[in-house]
Amino acid sequence: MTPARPASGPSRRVPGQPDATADVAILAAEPEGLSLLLVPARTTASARGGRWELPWTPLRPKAPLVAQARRTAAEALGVAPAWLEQVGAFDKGRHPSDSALSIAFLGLAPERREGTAAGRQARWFPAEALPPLAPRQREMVGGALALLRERLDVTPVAFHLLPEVFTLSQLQEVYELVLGHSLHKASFRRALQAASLVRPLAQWRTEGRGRPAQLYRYAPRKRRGIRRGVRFDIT
Amino acid sequence: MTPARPASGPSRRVPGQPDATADVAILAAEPEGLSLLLVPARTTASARGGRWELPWTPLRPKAPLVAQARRTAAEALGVAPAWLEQVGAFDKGRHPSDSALSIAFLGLAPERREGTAAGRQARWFPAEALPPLAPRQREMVGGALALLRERLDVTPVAFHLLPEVFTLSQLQEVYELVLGHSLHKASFRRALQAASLVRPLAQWRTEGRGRPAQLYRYAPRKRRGIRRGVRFDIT
DNA sequence: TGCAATTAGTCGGACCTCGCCACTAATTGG
DNA sequence: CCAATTAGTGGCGAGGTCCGACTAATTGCA
Repeated sequence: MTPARPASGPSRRVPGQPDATADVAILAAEPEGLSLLLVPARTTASARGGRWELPWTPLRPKAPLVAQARRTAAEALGVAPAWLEQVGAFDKGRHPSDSALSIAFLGLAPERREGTAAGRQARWFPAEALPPLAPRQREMVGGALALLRERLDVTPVAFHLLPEVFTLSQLQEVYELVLGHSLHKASFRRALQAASLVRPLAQWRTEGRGRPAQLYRYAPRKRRGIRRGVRFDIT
Repeated sequence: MTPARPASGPSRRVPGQPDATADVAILAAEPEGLSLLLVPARTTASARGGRWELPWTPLRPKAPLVAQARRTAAEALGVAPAWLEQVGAFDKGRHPSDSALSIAFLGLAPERREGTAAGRQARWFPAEALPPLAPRQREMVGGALALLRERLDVTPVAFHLLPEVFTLSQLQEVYELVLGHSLHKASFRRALQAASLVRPLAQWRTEGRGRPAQLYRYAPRKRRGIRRGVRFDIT
């Protein structure tokens, strides 16, 4: 599948170490939709100029996998991601490094940050209008988005896509963005109330016109011992 | 973390190829509980005799990852697994191969098979009483079990833990086994009915004493366009 | 032969949840 | 002072869930 690879370049191999990479799909929520952080392609040979790729680094077996992924994400984002979770191993399709194996991670940015660190001109792209990517990285983006949707109701990922303090409308917006369809306000708040996941603050914020919204903070209160029945949501 | 490794043995490295393994946790459902398929340890040096391990093979980058996992599973099980899904990449803890990285897979056996193929004396162990395993493999087993639970209501994994033809009591038993708690019979059947996932056959089977049970087959009928609200089941 | 035990399968009521409409509340901009 | 806009709540009806109680069909045994 992968052609003969050059002996040098950013993906040079050290014998005895895995021929693999750690790739991070860093997502952020914005009013217009989810956006993904990409960095300029470090291509040596083919297809130069104007190409983008997921932040990635060759795998070094001495360092723990998550630690390396966290570093890779922080390097592109400028700060540590608010959430980091493994998506899985991908081996199909071409990777910018021509490596045989890539471990994908999902990273969440608490807020959009225009300025990114360390000479890297990272840029945000809307998740629905991404520039051309290496096939394997496109697969990884899809996997990261699927994982985000899957984790939405079982982990506090939505809260890590928001600043520490937020309004319930903002929270609902994030849920609608990730799920891909709109929700009913009253139902959303009733369910949120029942889960007792947020703590209201004694602060209000006025966002342009309209009634000011109360601010909340993520604060899971009690253990939920509910025993739900089975669900058959099989595709 | 990994000490200096010997230059020979089952995990000999070929330069330019990933120093990684594919491991498969093959599960089967039995009346007493879930059971896991293990093979005798192929240890060269330390800790010989009576040790067991998950079936694994060193990663060969030419072959697709799933294909290799499927072969690894089939070799230990004697037949191809009824379901195979990637769990993820693991790098913490020691692996029998001393490799730096392992990709774990979840495999499902349709029925318990005592006879396994090709000179390998594989054995089934109850998932709650496993023999000592390498730390990384123990992690992988935990990950596979968690994935199974997670996928239960979103993929037809339960049906792949049963023979083609089964009774509803058997199906409920599988659900209870995987979920870890009992379910109400009427509710279970009502939900199953609503999902229209099974087709009743014109056959009945009498299992010892008691009324004979009707036999069913997995046959997902219609597309489900239901639009569920949000759920906050955050841990 | 008949009765207890056992397993399969269903019925119906109490209760809860969800989707939705309609309403109130508080602010901005004319 | 009023329209527009956004925040937030109440309540109702449909449907789903939990659960006990019931019927159905078979085996084992007295």
